Amino acid sequence: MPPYDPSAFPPFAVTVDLVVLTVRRHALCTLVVRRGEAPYQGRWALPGGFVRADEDLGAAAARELVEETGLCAHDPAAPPPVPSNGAHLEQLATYGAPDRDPRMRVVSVAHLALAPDLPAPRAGGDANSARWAPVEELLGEDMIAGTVVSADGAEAGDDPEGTGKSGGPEALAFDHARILADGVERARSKIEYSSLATAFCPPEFTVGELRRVYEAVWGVSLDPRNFHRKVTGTPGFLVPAGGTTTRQGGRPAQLFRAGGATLLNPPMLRPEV
Amino acid sequence: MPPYDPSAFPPFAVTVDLVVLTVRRHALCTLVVRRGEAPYQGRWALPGGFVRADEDLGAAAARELVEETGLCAHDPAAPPPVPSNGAHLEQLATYGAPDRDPRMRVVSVAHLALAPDLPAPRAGGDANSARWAPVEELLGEDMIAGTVVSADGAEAGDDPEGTGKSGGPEALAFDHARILADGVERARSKIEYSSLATAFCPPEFTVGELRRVYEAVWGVSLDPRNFHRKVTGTPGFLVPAGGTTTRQGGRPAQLFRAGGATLLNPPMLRPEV
DNA sequence: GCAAAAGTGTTCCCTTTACACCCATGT
DNA sequence: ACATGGGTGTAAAGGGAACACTTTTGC
Repeated sequence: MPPYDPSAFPPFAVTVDLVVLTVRRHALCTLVVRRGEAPYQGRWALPGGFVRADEDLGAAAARELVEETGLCAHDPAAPPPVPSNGAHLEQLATYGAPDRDPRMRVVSVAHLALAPDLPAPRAGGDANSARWAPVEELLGEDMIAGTVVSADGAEAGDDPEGTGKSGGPEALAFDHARILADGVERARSKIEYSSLATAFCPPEFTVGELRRVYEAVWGVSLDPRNFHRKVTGTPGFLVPAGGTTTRQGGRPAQLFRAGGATLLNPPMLRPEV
Repeated sequence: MPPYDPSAFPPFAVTVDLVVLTVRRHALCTLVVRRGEAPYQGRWALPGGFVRADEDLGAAAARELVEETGLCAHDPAAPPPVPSNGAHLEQLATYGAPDRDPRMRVVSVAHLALAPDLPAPRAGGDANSARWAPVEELLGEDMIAGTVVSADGAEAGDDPEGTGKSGGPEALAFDHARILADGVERARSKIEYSSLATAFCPPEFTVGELRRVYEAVWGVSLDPRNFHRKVTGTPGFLVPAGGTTTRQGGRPAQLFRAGGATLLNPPMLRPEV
């Protein structure tokens, strides 16, 4: 890179933050890590890190995703966000209020990742410094503005399952509650008109499992019969995989794979209330 | 801002770029400015500039918008993007490929602005260094990748109206063709389910004028009868303004103002093809 | 009168919705 | 046998597409 007068523009730190969503036990959950350093020490935060000097933004997000979860996402530069063996990853929005980090001027390019249910988070080897937290627990109305509900950095306790509520609600660090809210809203609206909900499922899944994804993300219940007709009736949305079955209770269900169609038209209608 | 070790992270320049869209003469147009400096000198580019040291991203975009067009937009931090006396402004996406600017590492937070038809662009006093260009002219398939169609920086000639095609197609500087394409796509999809199309209209407008906005942005023609029923039948979408009329051809039409409803449900359906 | 744009009414068709009903497994 | 979830059939209600028709201006 040729030399350039650095006094011509103010220098910024650029980071990527990740909203990693998954569905665990019928609840929409997000990955949060415990902060070990100065500002907001001990508080939960979204995973993220600095963009390297010669790294693209999407590449930085994909690298952070691997570091935090081991998930391998497609390069988001490729236009159709088809899930591979890993997760869906897309850019969400950029947050750059001058006072969002007290240490320095940081602009954070937030990304949204959607992943199937994973065994347990591993954050740089430190097991209990990362967990899947139900978003409902993190976004309880008054927490979005950044207000601290439990004023101190109260411990959430040890939770081997990774989804427990032992710690009670606690505001996320920085403006991460706002970022999380924006990511959840993006996911909620995008599954209406796209095949994105399949990114929450394993490679092969049943119609019922896909329906439970919609129900968890939207927080509603859907008619199983009409849902089945809708998703199987849209050409290219689902393709039968081997035709075999699996079980989760009653009659064995047909297994499907996500089809080539990425757009769902007409869209899935989200019920009111 | 407290001191911090600047060697802990690579420094970036952060800019805002603007996709300013309007509808002129039944065509969707965008504001482009002539580059006077080193890389891509003489080529057209999207307006933009550096974010200042203590400036929010949205504030920087609003400032650039005023500098380039005189338009006064609402602070995009306010959640509902209601158009005021000025334009609609929202964040679009962030572009940060390591080689997108040969001089240095630049991350650009692109914003999308929607404005009613304006008399003529004024770019920092230099009149013929800015123009409204039809997007169709700038996004002719092969131009999105950044390829130069007319290899040199051919002059577009003097064009007092600001919309002329005298220069013929020429690729935009940097990755601005990609940014413009993303902004156009955002506008095209967002007018489906929101009242955003009214941002292209003056404060008071007729149903026919609003329909011609949809037709220009989508590049289709819509049934005037069904369109009228659709927009007037959605409660809160349009409110009668004074009830007076205006003319553009036949029978006088009722004047409307944008109503409080920002979401259009069920959405306006975009015809195929 | 004629052209042009603004509105209104009506019919057809497709989708959603709600729900009755049957199918295939585990206990 | 019974509970549980998977899947099909069907009729009523709602909304969009297409188009006939009336209204009100300018020329």
